Amino acid sequence: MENLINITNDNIRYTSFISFLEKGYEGTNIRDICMKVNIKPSSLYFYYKSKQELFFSIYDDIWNNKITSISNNDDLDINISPKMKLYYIYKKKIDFCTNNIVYEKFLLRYHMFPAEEISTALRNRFNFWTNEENIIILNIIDQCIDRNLLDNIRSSNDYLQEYKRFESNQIVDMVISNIKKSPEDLDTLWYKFWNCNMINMI
Amino acid sequence: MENLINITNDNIRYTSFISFLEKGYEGTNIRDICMKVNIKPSSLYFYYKSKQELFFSIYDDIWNNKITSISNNDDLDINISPKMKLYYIYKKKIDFCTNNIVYEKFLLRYHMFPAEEISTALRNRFNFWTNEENIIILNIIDQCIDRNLLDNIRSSNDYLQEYKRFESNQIVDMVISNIKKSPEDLDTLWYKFWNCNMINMI
DNA sequence: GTCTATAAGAGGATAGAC
DNA sequence: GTCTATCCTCTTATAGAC
Repeated sequence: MENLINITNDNIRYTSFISFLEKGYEGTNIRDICMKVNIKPSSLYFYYKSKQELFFSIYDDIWNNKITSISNNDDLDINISPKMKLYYIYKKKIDFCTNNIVYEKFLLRYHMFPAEEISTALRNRFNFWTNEENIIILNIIDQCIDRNLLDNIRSSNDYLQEYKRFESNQIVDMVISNIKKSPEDLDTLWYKFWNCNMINMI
Repeated sequence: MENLINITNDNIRYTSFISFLEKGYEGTNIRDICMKVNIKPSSLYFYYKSKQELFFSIYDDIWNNKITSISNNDDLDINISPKMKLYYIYKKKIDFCTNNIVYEKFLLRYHMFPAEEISTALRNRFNFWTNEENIIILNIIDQCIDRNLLDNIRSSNDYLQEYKRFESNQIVDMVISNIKKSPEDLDTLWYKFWNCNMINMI
């Protein structure tokens, strides 16, 4: 009995995710979702009290997965170079992106073009989650500066922005072109990024 | 008399553009536009026979402006280095982007997340316009290869993709962060791009 | 938990008067 | 060209039976 409930709910969530991803918030409608899940609209409202609640339930889930996959990071505990720590973070994030490109596309869509009805709530949640990430990265950058791996002429926040831009570019690139990058590509990109944008070797 | 007509039409177009930009296609509704323009919905249908026609009229206009601003390029006629030609193209495109960031945001929105109802027509138009651009750039890249400014180990199409990625990254960056780049920033970025990604100096 | 039935309203679009 | 009036469809959401 309880199993059946979950199957229905899982179907709702999966179908809704696809629709929110491809059609956007306004383009998604409850009727279509219910038809695909093979239930009546009134049944969906047993699980979620509104379209908004359904949406944010999915949105928060994705962020949760993403953050977990990054912070579940044993590499950061052992005593390796902070430069390598940053590299591992980068690899983990792009790995997540590679394996979950649709989730990144989902997040990017609602970050760049939030539907009016949910824009305030979206902004709040987005700021909360990205702040969580920034704290981790800033900490590592500070370590790099302390050990002279990065020049202290630039501020740690400056380096953070540089790193975020680098990462964001690649994620957007993957979302737009839908091409997965090989580990070798990632290494090359990282090498160029570090030498050209972080330590200004060129 | 004819002047009044244009004022109404201009108001419709401007108001619609803002709405399509910020609320998307599905999120935009004729009633709201008409209320802002201070006309009745039936009046709008005197100028445009449907929501789609209104949208594409605006969409094509933006591409037209963009292409015109690039191809209106006297620099390409005189006999300068093809490397400099590419640089000028890049500067013109980013200049256009800087001065018309909302237009780039509009194009990016409908490129990345086309509304279902208009997706086929959008794809066709997008392919047409980008193809126009690609022809110009490929021609210059070929000149670079001919003069050994670029290594012929990589194909011209390979270089084209590299250039497009570089350009796209910056445009997306500006759209997301809403920060305009100074001419000095652009030069630095170009310098790094050319040396790191085109001629592989690092 | 899932259904039928339906409320309540928003949306695109048209007919026809002025 | 702009209006009034209206059609018809689609949408979220609820009441209440089973």
